[in-house]
Amino acid sequence: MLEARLQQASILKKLLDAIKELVTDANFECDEEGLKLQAMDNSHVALVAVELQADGFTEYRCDRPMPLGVNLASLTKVMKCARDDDQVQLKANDNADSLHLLFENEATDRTGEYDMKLMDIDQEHLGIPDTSYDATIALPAGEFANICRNLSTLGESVKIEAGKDGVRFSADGESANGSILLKSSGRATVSKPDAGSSKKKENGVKKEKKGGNDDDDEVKEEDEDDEIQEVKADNDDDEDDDEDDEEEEEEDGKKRKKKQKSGPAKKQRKQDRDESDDKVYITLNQHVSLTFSLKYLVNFAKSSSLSPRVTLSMSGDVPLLVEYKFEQGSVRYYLAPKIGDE
Amino acid sequence: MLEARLQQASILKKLLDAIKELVTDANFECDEEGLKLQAMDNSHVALVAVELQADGFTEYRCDRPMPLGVNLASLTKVMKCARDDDQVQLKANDNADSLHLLFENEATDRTGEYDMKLMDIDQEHLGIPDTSYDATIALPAGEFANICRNLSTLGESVKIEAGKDGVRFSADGESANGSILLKSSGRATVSKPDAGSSKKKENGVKKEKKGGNDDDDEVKEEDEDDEIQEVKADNDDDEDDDEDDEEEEEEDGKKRKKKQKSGPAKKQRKQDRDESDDKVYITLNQHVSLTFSLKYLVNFAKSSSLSPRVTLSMSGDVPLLVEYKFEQGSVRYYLAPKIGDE
DNA sequence: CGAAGTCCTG
DNA sequence: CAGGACTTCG
Repeated sequence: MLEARLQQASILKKLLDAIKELVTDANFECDEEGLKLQAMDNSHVALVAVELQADGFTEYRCDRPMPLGVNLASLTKVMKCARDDDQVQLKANDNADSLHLLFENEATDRTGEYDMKLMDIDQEHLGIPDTSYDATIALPAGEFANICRNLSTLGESVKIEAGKDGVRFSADGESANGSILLKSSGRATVSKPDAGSSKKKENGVKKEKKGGNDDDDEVKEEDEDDEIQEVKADNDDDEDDDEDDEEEEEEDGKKRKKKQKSGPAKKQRKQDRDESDDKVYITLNQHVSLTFSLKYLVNFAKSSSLSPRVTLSMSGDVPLLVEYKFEQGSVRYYLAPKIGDE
Repeated sequence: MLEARLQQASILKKLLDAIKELVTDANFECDEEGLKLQAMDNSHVALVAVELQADGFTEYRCDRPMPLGVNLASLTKVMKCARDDDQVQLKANDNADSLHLLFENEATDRTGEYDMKLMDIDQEHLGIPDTSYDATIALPAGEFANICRNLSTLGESVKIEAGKDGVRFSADGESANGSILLKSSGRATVSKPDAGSSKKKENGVKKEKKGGNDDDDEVKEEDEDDEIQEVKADNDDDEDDDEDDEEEEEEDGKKRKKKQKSGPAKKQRKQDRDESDDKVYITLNQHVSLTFSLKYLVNFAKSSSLSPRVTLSMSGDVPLLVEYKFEQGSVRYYLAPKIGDE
């Protein structure tokens, strides 16, 4: 049996908005750790991985692991019936064929109850390989969304080049070419090109050491790399005003929460440049240049409503990881690079 | 070679929004005075004339006159990649086949670079005849836009009648007729019907005196007519709160600039009625009544984002001039009246 | 056809 | 101020 209470319906609503276009049906895998959803997108090109941690719920109880096969369109419909600040209780009996949703609002005396049909979904749970990335770019989610949308008006794909000074997104189109450069904001970790290989090895070792829980920490891992920490210390002039850097997202989730409460999605994007950390941090072991389909990136960027910051992680010929972390969990997207020039 | 830097991308964005529906391709004629664009609309009914004065740019350099053949849709796409407060640098080498645009923002460390293909456009530069208008109506741009939009739901054309007391816009439709009267705000120049002819002569003389630079000042000229100035003095009760009158647009560009910075297009239109000069001024030598296609006027009215005020200038059987002036230049539209009743 | 932004209304 | 509807764009 699953019984979980979420403080704010908006989280779930935003989550669904973010992924419903990519995935139509998926299993929410419930266990004592929380809810996880993992699915290939409809055209089997991108992978979506959602996590809602048990401790992100105000109440959480899951006696034994169970999959909830959900049609995301249906769930979206139901969630649209909730107000953003409603509390949501999710309830499913073992082997139940339906999910029960209860929407409550302390302020008003209104409650809503919904039962949504569940479905059996055969879904191989894909193992996501642990990857140590050569480049990790943390930037404002709105900025990333903006760049993807802009460039998608010019062309189909974007080349993302992460260098020590910044990251460049460029697209070629019939009528115009465009290139956007984000300069890294001082904290960038710079490895000399020739130092890259040894650095990479270090990461490899580290990974073995860390073992099985890497799945959670691919990005974090790089940030916590000792040598990188050293470099950070050298550049800690901006340490104080970093509120949304990816480490703090883990250490200090409450700050994040406040921020999300105060700003609805649309505003958040606009305010990103003013109120949130609008800096760009690049953690680089090696210069990386890869090309991706903008159509997917634009889609991923819908998750901007969930978090003011996004992290892009790249390594040569490995899928790009686009990650949005928020208080209750995270959404991660994986997208394989385009090969050759197209 | 052209090299020009504009303080705010928004000017260019708004300009394109204003005219891109009317004109698909056009030459930006660059010379040391600035950029000029002149084109018939796609159906060769209306004429659009844009001027961006060299001194409206923070930097401007144009060694020798050159036309930049631009597809406005392409340029619009590129400009959409700029933020409103980005600085824009335009750069084109002599005989270059592309225009280079650089978007920079002091606040952020983001820059965008775009190369847009140019095209060869055979374009006869049309001489716009100097006209002294019988009636000139200055009114809030939003008001004009609203009237045109409203009436266009009723019928195809609007009859604009300028009289001493005000201006009447009326449209006949199948289901309903409509007529909107804007009363002139006291400052109107009233010539008695029989005095009209002598007044007209005065204008004629004046025009000869002013000579070749009339092209810029058709409207202003009428406003600065001595007799009109007198009338103004008689009615100067509103002189103090006129912030957006067309003369001040020339004399006090900085005020205007501030206003444009603080208010994005949408707000501006809403605030027009509240914060800006919402008065209607009519300069009249002779009663004029002409009929125009609403479709075009609605299109012209898109320029409202560029200026809170618009000026309509009419004379019998001569094209209507709809003019929006702003700090960096102006957009003018010419539209021939409909003949007969339809 | 779906999504995003804008406008308008309660 | 927020929610819903419309319009326009992709």
